[in-house]
Parts: sequence; structure tokens; C-alpha cells
Amino acid sequence: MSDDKKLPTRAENFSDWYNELVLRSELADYSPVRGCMVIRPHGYGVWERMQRALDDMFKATGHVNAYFPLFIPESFLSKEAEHVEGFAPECAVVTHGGGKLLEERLVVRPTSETIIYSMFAKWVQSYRDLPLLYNQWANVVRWEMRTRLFLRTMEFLWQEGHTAHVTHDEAEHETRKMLGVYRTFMESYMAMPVITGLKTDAEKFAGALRTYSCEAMMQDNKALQAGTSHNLGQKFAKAFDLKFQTEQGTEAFAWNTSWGVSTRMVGGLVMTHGDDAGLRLTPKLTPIQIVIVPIYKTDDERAATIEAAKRIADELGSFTRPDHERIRVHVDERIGIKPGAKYYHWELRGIPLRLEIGPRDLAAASGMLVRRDTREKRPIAWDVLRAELPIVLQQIQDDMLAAARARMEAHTIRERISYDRFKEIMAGDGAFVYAGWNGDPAVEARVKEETKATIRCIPDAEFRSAVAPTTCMVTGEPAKFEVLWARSY
RNA sequence: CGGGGCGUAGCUUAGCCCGGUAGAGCGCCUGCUUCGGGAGCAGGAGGUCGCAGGUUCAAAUCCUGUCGCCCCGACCA
Repeated sequence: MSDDKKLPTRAENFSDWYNELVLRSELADYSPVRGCMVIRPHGYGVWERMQRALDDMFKATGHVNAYFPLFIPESFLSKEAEHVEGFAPECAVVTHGGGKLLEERLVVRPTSETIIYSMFAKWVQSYRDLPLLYNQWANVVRWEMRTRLFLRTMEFLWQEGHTAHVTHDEAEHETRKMLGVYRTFMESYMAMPVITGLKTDAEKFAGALRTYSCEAMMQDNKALQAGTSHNLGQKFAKAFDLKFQTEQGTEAFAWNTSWGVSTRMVGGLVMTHGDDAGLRLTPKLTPIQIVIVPIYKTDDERAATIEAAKRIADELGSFTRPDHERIRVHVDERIGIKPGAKYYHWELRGIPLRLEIGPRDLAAASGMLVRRDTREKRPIAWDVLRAELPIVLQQIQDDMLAAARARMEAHTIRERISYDRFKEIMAGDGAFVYAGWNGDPAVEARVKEETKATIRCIPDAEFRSAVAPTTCMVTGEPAKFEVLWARSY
């Protein structure tokens, strides 16, 4: 069946499209264990690019990497009341080791606040020891009922930043700063615009004073919480006795923050940019930026075009160049596969650029350059590749962000609408709806119950509407906040 | 954990009602011809029909149990 070659379309069934695409583009595969996934080289290559960029940003903002253990004594989790209530139901617990029943059961970390702050407590005596600005790259386990590749798996990879400060304001500043780092990363690397803001109490992290998040719009108009940053206040410090002597000689508890992004972002990248032909990866995150496809009829032509392709690849991708001057090139020299089939192969995998080199091009020392995002084709001389490719790649990066931003704006509603209209929207195509809220958690719960939509965040100033809503969309009472409503992943 | 569905080759599946030699498409391997948008022909490899019992001369097919997976709900980066 030739239909086997086509993906389901986004319009037909967005969910099927996503699942099929992740499998067929070889980002990931299902594992023998329910709810877990194998991240294949193409998907891991994207994650590695994400890690590298973020890690540089963390270092540039003064953080250091460390590693804390996978196993946490069960009693640690219970020390912070809200935290244990939030996480206990989804913990994997080790009861046996070496064939014996353990004296104290060990939780496989669902997140590492408890173990990290217990260690911080050991290391901090004076205000001079603060701040502590730590990050770790790790895997965590949460026993989810319903899983989806990248978006929600029982084990996932992430980074978790954990810091300790002398004052509340310093911790708050850190929380906001890292949210800003995430936003910058998502926009400039993933070309995924986000709305940042404060979570309501119902949606905040278990154990946090305040949670901020980055919310991105997927192509089905649902929101994806792509990253969170928490001001933990002194809750964990008090639970783990993380205190220090102040400049004045008094004793005080430290103020903590934690912040994280995960492999979920790979799913976000797919659902932000993918089309019915496959993935569209951004130039900054794709493992391969340009694929060269040689075209030939005879053996002589094959030898000549492949030779030219390899020479170009060596020139553009040489390891002797510094990273920022190196272009990630791949030559598709597979034999017995026609050029057309190779085009589909690389389009499915989202490679931003393709260079076709055939017998006709050899004499002219040129090739046909094709963009994955726009499908635009143009001839290009070999000798200008080095100068022009970085410009084209940056253009693609910029165009993808602009396109994603335009799409988000086209599905954003800021004018005042009735709650009935809101229900219709959420039952239909969905949207990001900015509206007034009276601040009552009961209203929030009722809307979730009736429409499955939730308050994604109380948006930061730069995302708020020019004219603030004055009344609550649901009750008509005076609005305390302007909030962003959407259905979410 | 409640409701629904499904387990047959690497993948998608036909066959099951009405028991009687396990079939197809895709993919894979070999060869020849092809090669500027998913190639054609010829040959070939690959299956204890999820597992365990039972009924029967005979079970993919009927019965019982069991395990696993998928979808819909409650929980979630």
C-alpha cells in the first residue's frame, strides 16, 4: 500500500499524527516497559543540542553542575507536607535490595528537592556560603497512568536547578531570571514562542511558594507547559534544617528555588513545527543541518557526484573548525535508493536544508538548495556555500519563530467573550483565551470540570492585554487578575 | 482503578461466526534493469497464531483462566 508511506494528517487526527511522526522519524520508540520510551539517536541528537545550549546558559548565569543520587530515603519525601502529598502517589519505591527486604524503603526520585536540600543543610553554615547555585542533569521517574512519547513518560530526562539564597527577594530574582533563560532558549533555539506567568495555587508545584511557567501553543491550539521555575520560599529549608548564621549573628533559614525543563521539549518542538510531511527541526537544534543528495545515472556519475558531495561536506563540517563555524552536514550516499525517496526520508526527519548535486551541476560547480520549512528551491554555487549557509540557516530559524508566533496570535482571543462562547471554543478548535478572573479557586475548578480548560498562568506584564479585563468571565464579578485559559497537555 | 477494544512474520493485517495443509501488502535479502520527487521484474528468508489449561480424531478458530497492549475517564514536567 502506497498509503503506508503517508503520515496521518494533522487535520484528520492530531494525536495520531504526532505518535506516528515520532515513531517514523525515528525520534523515539516504545520500550518493553509500559510507559517508558527509548530515545533513538535522531531524538537524542536534538536533546543533546538542547542540553548543550541550556548548559551554557546556566553556566553563564553562574550555576555549577553536580550530581545527586537516584535513590532517596522514603522518609525524606515526607518531611515537606505538600510535597509528599503531591508526589507520593506517583513514586516508584524500592522495597528490596540484594534479595533482602530494606529497613527503609527507597524512593526513585520524582524530583530531587529533598535530597539536595538535605545536603545543602550540611554544607551551609554562614551567609558567606550563599548563594548556592546548582544544577543537575538527570533522569526522574513518575508513575504516570497515561503516557505519551516525550510528553509524559514514566521516566524522563531533564535538568533541575536548585539554589539557596539569603533573602526572599534574591530567591525571587533567581526564579524569574531562570524563567527568562527558559524563554530565551525556547524562542531563540526552539523557535517556539511562549507566554510566561505565574501559576495559580491549584496548578503550582507541590511545596512551592510560587510557580512560574512557560506556556507554548501547539498546532492543535492546546497549551504545553514547557518549563517551570519555582520560588520554594523557606518550606524545604525548614523541613531540612537548611539554616545559616547571618551577618548580624542571628540564625535564619535559607530561601530556595528550583527550576526544570525536560525531554518534553522535544515533543513541543514536534508539535510546534511539524507538518504533514514530517518534522521540521530548527537549524540550531537539528543534529544534521544540511543533507547532500547526489544524483546520478552511471557509475562514473555516481563516483563524481559523491566525490563532490564529500568534498563539500568536509569543507563545511570539518572538525578543525570551531563549533560556531561548523555546519552539520550529511551525505546520503546510500545506493539503490532513488533521489526522490531520499528527499522524503530527510523531509520526514525534519532536516532544514537539502543540497542536490547531479551530473548537470558538476560542470557548473553548483547545486540545488531546498529549504524544508518553505520548500523554496534555488541554485547555489559551491564556492558561496560557506558564506551563505549560515545566513540561510539563521533565516530559517527566524522564519520558523515568526510563523509559530503568527499561528499563536491567530488562535489567541483577547476580546471579551461570554462563558458560553468560551465553552464552545474549548469544545471546538480551542484557543488561548485571555480573560478576567475573580481569583476564586472554585471558579477555576468549575471551568476545568465543564470545559477541561485550565488557567495556564497569570501572564507577565508584557503578555497582558492593552486594556485589562474588568470582570470575571465566568461570574461577572470584578476581576482580580487577567488570566490565560487553554486546554493543555 | 472503572468503561470499551485488541493480541496471527519486523509492521499493517485476512482467516475465527461455520474447527480440517496459515495467506496477503509493506519492509528485509540476492540479481538484473533503473536513478533530477516515494522504481520495475525475477528469485528468496521470515510464523510453536500472547501464554496456560480444557473440549475434539483434529484448535489460529470453540470454552475457561491468565498476561500484555491500546482507547475513553480520575492523576500529571
